[in-house]
Order: sequence, then C-alpha cells, then structure tokens
Amino acid sequence: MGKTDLNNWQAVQAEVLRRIHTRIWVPGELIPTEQALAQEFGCARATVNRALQAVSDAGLLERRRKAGTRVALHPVRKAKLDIPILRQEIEGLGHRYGYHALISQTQTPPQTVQTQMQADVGDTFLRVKSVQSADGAPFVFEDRWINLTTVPTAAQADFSQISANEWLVINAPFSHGEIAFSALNADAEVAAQLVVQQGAAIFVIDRITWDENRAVTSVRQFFQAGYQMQTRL
Amino acid sequence: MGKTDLNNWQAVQAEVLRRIHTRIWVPGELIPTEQALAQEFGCARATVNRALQAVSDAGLLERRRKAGTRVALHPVRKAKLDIPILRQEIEGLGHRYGYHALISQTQTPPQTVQTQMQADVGDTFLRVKSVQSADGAPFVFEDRWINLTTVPTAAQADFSQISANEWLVINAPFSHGEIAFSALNADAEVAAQLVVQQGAAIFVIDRITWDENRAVTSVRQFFQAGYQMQTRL
DNA sequence: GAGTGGTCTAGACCACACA
DNA sequence: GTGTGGTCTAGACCACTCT
Repeated sequence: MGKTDLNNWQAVQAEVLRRIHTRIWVPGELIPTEQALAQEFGCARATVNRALQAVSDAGLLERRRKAGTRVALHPVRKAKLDIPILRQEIEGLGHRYGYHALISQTQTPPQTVQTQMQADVGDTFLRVKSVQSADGAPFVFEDRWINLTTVPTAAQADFSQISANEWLVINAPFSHGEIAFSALNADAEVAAQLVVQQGAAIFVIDRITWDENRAVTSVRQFFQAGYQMQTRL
Repeated sequence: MGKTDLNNWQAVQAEVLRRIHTRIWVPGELIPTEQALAQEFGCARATVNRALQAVSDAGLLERRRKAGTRVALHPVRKAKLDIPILRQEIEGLGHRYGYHALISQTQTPPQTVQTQMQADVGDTFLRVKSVQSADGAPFVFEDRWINLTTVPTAAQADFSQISANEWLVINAPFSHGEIAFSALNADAEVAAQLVVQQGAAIFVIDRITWDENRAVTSVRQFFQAGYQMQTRL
C-alpha cells in the first residue's frame, strides 16, 4: 500500500469529489458509511463527517440517518451570493461613491407593500427614495419603506446625510429577510433617475427584512442598465 | 445561577446571534475567546467553535487567528441561492413540463463566447437552442454552446429528445462554474420564443461550467417576463 | 514569542428512519 | 429493533498572525 492516509477533511473532500466526478460513485447510488470511509482513509469518523457535510452542503450528496449517504441525482446547485454593499462595491472598484436623497417623508404605502410587510392598522411608514452613484454617474435608484412602528428612532434620522441602508445596519437589527431578483422595464421615474431610456431592462432587487415577526424595511433597488450580479458555483 | 448550560451548537449559535442583535456585542468589537465562551456556556470548545463558524459563514462574524473574533462591521449578507432545475421547479408547482429543441448543430461561436470559454484554435462547438415550457406556455428560452473537444460524446446525443442540461448533468462532469444574473430587453428572437413584446424586460442567467481548466458549456437562459428568483437571508 | 482559531482523535451517546 | 448520520467531549497539536 503506497497509499498515504488522508489526514484532513479537505483531502477527504477532494477525494470524495473526485469519486463523484469520475463516476466511481454513480448518481443515485449509496456510498460507503462514514465508518467504512474513515477506516479506508485512515482517519477519524469525525473527519469524514466534516468532509461529507461540506459536500452535502454543496448539494452533491444527500444524507439521511439510517438510509445512508447517496450521490444526488439532481445536484441542485447552491450558489453563495454576496449581496452587494454598494459603497464597498463602488469604492472597491476605485470609483467615488455618492449618495443623494430624493425624498424622505412619512407616507402610507400602497396595499401591496402593506401586505408584504404584514402591516398592522396604525403602523406608520417612512418613505425614502435615493440614488447612489459611482463617479457621479447614477448606479442604483432605491425606493424604500421603513416601518416607524418597528423602528421609531428612524423618524429622527437625517437621511439626506446618511444612506438609509447604512443607518439601518447600524441602528436596526434584523433577524432574517427575504430577497428576490427580477427584471423590469424602466418607467418614467426610473429612467429619469438612472438616465436611461424608458423601457430599458433594469435588474431589480426586492428585499424585506424582519426583526422576529415585525417588518423593519422593504426596499426595491433598480440597478443601472447592464448591471450583472456574479458568483461562482 | 438558574442558568442552564448550552449543550448543543445550535443553542450556542442562538445565544451568539441574540448578543449580536441586541448589541451586547457591538459591531467591530472583539468577542470573548472560544475558551472563555466554552467555560461560560458550560460546553466543549469544539461546540463553541462549530457555532461561531456557522455565524461566521453567515457573514456576521469575522475570525482571525491570534486576532480573535469580532462582530462584522459591514455584515456582507450571504444568501444561498438554489439554482433552479427547471423541470423540478415546474413539476413541483403542479404544471406539465415541456421541452422543445429548436436547433442543434455544429457552429462557430462568436468571438465573445470563444473568449469567455477560453477556446483553443481547432475546438469545435455544438449550438443548441431550446424552449422549456409549463403547461404549454413558454417559460425559458435557452441558447447554449457545448465544447465538443471537451465533451466529444455530445456529438452523438439526440437533443431533440432530452434537454441539453439533463444530458450534461448525466454525461459531463464539471468541477466548477460561473454564473451571472442580469436583465435584458427581449430582441426579436427572444420575444418570438417567449411570446412577449419586443423590448420586454427579461431576467437572464449566464452560466459557464468547467471541468478543471476546460470549458464544458456556456449557456444563456431567458426567463419569461415577470419571473422572480427568490431566496432568504 | 505567544495567543488565537482550525483541526484531528477516540470514544460515546443520541435521534431518526427504516425494516 | 437496529444501523446510520448528527453531535458532544476532552485533550492535543498545528497554523497563522500579531506584537
């Protein structure tokens, strides 16, 4: 046996991936138990477990107690997306970041927004529209609702100076959120703010964040035409 | 001390998240060492480590050897995206899945595609255009290039019967990939295939997959107008 | 040099899902 | 019941990076 032991979980992971890619382990088939692999690889079962969990997280293995571990038939590819923090993204590219508030006023949201945010009767809302720019060119137009009943201190914030996003990150903790990506044609307002033609295809992010069961904020961001959001598989 | 010990890593994680959300631990500040927390929580250091790693993966903590663990100043939100497998997504919604190949022929890709795929001189390519539908209504129009030098067996595949994606999943392993999301206006061809007006905003996914350093396939998918891709934070 | 997180080990017990 | 993965423990050593 000239075979060297695999003494760390990355090595085990690499070997597991190799066996999947080269079809030594066929999709749908059971692979050996952790115990068997630990023996074969000459390491502890916990090390094998760590490696298999990582591969399972990536969507290539399906694990169930008692049933064992099998190679995924339909490897749902799970991509990890870093939601961009615009200031960082812009400054990281060597551009000058700019922020400009358009409006900031209490207002009653349309029914669709109220439903999404599961607003109670009597909740009041702050609407903030703003543009963020790179080297003076508009980059993102943002339309945001903040639930003042959840975050009362937002009423005193000066959103002409600080972006709502940065203020909220500092002052309004949230427990979870939902995010959706889509494409929309620029309407007159979006076209004007982003300086594109009406009807141009715009990449849109909708986000709602919650603190436990109370909606904190709902925001729709319109990205400059041509914007791409990238990641790796 | 009515305090009960935290005897599993999820409980530790919950307590850590609580301290971050309630600002007991302030962004930018160091938190206690794993050893100290293990003592406080009455569990093993490995358990604390597991919990802190999970929170760190979520982007809320930044950990460095020797420097310690601190609460992230700019919590880059990392979302886990499940790249949709269309057949599953459509059938999961209770619709009838359909696949229809439009063309499948060897062809020379435009320069941009060749560059993206880092094609060598002499590489030959198969182009496959297809439409996938839900209950007969077009859902996705797909334009794909397959590198026949990397995957020679694809030349014999019958893409009028099986979708290129499913064939590749079964027959062409890949090691990694890149994916990008954007918005485009429908051109004449896209509009015709998706039965939408020209210029309609279309959600687009571009994907390139690699087997080691050789490009396997490059695909652009145009989604029906109004499509949203959703996930949680 | 020294302190922190990263990982491995060996053993143990538990939870779950299958027969 | 029984076998599998999921997790915890206590201890140990290592790798990195800061001073």
